[in-house]
Amino acid sequence: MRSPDELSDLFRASGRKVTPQRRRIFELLEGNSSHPTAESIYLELVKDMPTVSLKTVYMTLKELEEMGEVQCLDLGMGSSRFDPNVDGEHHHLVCVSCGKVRDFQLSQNWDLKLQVPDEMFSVSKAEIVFRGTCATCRVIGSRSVVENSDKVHIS
Amino acid sequence: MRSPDELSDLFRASGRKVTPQRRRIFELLEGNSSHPTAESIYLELVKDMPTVSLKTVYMTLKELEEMGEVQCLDLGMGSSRFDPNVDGEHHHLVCVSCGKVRDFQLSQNWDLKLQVPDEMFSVSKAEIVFRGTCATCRVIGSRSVVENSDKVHIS
DNA sequence: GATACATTTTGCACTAGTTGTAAATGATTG
DNA sequence: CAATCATTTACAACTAGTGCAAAATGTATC
Repeated sequence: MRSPDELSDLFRASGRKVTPQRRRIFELLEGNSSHPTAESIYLELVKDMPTVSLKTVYMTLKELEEMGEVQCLDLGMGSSRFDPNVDGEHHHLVCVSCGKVRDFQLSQNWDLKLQVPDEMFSVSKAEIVFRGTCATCRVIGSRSVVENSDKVHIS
Repeated sequence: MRSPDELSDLFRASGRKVTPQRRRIFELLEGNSSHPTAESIYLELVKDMPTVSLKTVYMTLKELEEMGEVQCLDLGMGSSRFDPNVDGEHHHLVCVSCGKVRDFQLSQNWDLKLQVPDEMFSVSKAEIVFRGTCATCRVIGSRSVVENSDKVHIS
């Protein structure tokens, strides 16, 4: 994702307005590798702007997604996660214990798209989701049940 | 997924009861490669059992999932898809035009799990989602806009 | 800096998908 | 065939996200 300044210019250049809400959302996303939900961005946002609405967050994220500045991830955890890392192709590690999501780059240079015969299906995007347990949760799990802020209900 | 008969035995063996509703759901899933939603299974089910509830479908699917007899897929299309194919590791082709989902086997023998260093993250499952356009939709798309029963809203 | 106007924000109602509750039903076992 | 306890059902509730319209506010232009 571009910097808040660059995004502001881009927005204005395309006839969009740069409101304080949007500006702040840009800032909250910049360099954010926590794969936040719309809700979690909203919770940060209300700290500064008590009257902001969740709808605004959703709208801004959708625009950023349409502009290719963020990626919307559906990892089957109830709500969409947003990833400002869109420059390099990467994959995701999803911890089934704490729910944390982490970017992951393949070390081997596999071109996944080439796996699918083009006559059969024209691939525009191929992404791997690795599910498992992160290092932190493995340690915690081996000791005792500990409350984790990001804890997710695994049914 | 096992056959309805085998599933019935398994259910009984684990103290569960085999109701006509469950039995019919087993049958509807057997060999079903359409990756149905709970809703679409329900719609088939009501044809035979007019008073069946959607809740029953969800509950039975959840049990089958817990028993490892079906896989629940969250592909970011609003609702979960269920896949009775759990015997071989396979991946999914998701058509962004018509919403159809199709199983796909890698021809190359890549072990995705080995890509992630175990100290970093302990992978229990790795799945690739290929998004793009299926052969049918490509042809349709090159002609004109045609109504497709599985059409999905792409925003 | 003031003006005009389209864009945005907000609050609220609403949808879709899914789950919780509790009473009624019914499969299984002895 | 009766007792037991899982299951089903209807319905309400919940979560994530969207549609709507009035009010507010950036931005280009003067």
